Amino acid sequence: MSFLDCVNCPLRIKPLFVPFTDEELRFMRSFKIGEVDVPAGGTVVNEGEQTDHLFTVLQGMGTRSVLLEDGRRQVINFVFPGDFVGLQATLMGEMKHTVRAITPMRLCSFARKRLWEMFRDQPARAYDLTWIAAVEEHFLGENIATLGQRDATERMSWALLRIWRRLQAVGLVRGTTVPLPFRQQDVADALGLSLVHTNKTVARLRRDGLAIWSGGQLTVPDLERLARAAGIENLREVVRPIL
Amino acid sequence: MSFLDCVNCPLRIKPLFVPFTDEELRFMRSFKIGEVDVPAGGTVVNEGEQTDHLFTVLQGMGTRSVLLEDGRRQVINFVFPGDFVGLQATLMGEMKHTVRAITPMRLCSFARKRLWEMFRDQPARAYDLTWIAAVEEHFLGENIATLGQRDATERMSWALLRIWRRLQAVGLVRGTTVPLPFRQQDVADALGLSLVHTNKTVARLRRDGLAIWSGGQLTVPDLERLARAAGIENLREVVRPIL
DNA sequence: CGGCAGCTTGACTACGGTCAATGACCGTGG
DNA sequence: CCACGGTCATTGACCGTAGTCAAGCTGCCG
Repeated sequence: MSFLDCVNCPLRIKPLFVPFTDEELRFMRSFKIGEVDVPAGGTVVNEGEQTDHLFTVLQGMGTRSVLLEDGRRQVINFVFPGDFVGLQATLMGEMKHTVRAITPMRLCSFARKRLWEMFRDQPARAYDLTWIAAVEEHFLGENIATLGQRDATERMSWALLRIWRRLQAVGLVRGTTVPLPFRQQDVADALGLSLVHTNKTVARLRRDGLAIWSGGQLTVPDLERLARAAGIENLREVVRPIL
Repeated sequence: MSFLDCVNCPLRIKPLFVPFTDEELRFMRSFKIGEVDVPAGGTVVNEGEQTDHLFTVLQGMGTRSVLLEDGRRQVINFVFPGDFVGLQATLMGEMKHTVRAITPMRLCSFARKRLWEMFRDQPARAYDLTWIAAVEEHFLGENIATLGQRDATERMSWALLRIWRRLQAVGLVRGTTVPLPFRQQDVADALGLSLVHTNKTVARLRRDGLAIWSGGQLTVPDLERLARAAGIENLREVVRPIL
């Protein structure tokens, strides 16, 4: 094959993910049908559409977003390596949000048609997929709590910390710095803030040395301090399966 | 048995839910191990705790909520008949939110230990459970869009409309009125608004005749008009499976 | 009757939105 | 080579939605 063999997948062995059994590894190698590259700015899946494929992000970052009728956009959350994409299209008949690539992305692809086969023959993998959905649900719940209860500074601290930790978990940290390719507008749409206020909030965190986001890089000198600003106590990332 | 036989379940035959096959019905009758009653104000499952049971709500309403460290509370969403409770505890090791009964609730209970058995022997039911999780994910996404993008009037219109439609779908509407047992504080915590502002917003909708919420009852004289105020185009409820 | 929980209303405040202008950077084409 | 236009980041001035504080009201239960 011309694409990455799951055997050599650098992602699945990260401590963020539940390790594969031999049986699972064998199945995933047959389940994976290829890879898809999406250029920066491209669309992975589109709200309202069906897709023939399910994906696991191998490289790159993106956003999940929905559009309100009047054009307002909400970024539901960010998409990082290891995240699963396309479940809704398969189960509910259509995607309920759009996934857009911010950096160039490479995704492992699976055939939608064979998902049922997985449920029938690989209950352990089906269980893991449900687990993944439950974890996603948990994250969205956290997100709701942030939008509903935290002010702008707390929101921004919270978001930057979560992103930093997530990227660290997939090995994208160098020292105290991770790449952060999103525009301020993307983060504004994620946090429910205006672009202007987002900018001013980022500037404040930068001045205070809590989180330095600039030039596509995010540096967090002191995790604990940022966590305190965000009102987070638990810094541990939730371990989850990966498909 | 001393509890409701799934054969006679009034919920599962509602058009809101995907019908059972005979095989599924047979399995569910064996999978259901009993019923649990929770008084108004009681706790169904607690954030941070494990549970021995999974539940499907048979009667009554409640809230899913998380507590921030400093005591602020966010209501993630509301719980209505037909909703599934406890997935996270089973898959992730602990509940990530609390489910509290607002009215007295009756829940069908299932043994957590037997969930794996379901994945192994009943792939169709496992598939449905994942489907349910995906639908839940979709709702949380909608919720995030509302908190992030809509102002107080839109949020309230949106929430009351969603609740009204959901209760109608399970047969709790009489004319244009449904029971609405939540306190204004509950809705305030759900919408990320202060109690005072929630009250004023409810009052405005009432004055304008868009939605009359008073005395534990919600009347929506004109769905279309309320939908317009909420910025919703699609009034159709998402059909989903039920366990 | 008193106390409590929940709802209502008014006065004041402030966080975050809107508007507008400017700056930094970059790719393209004259 | 540099001018131009586009995208994104930044900053200041002003404004409005929603938060806070405080008081009063209603209904219910002991």
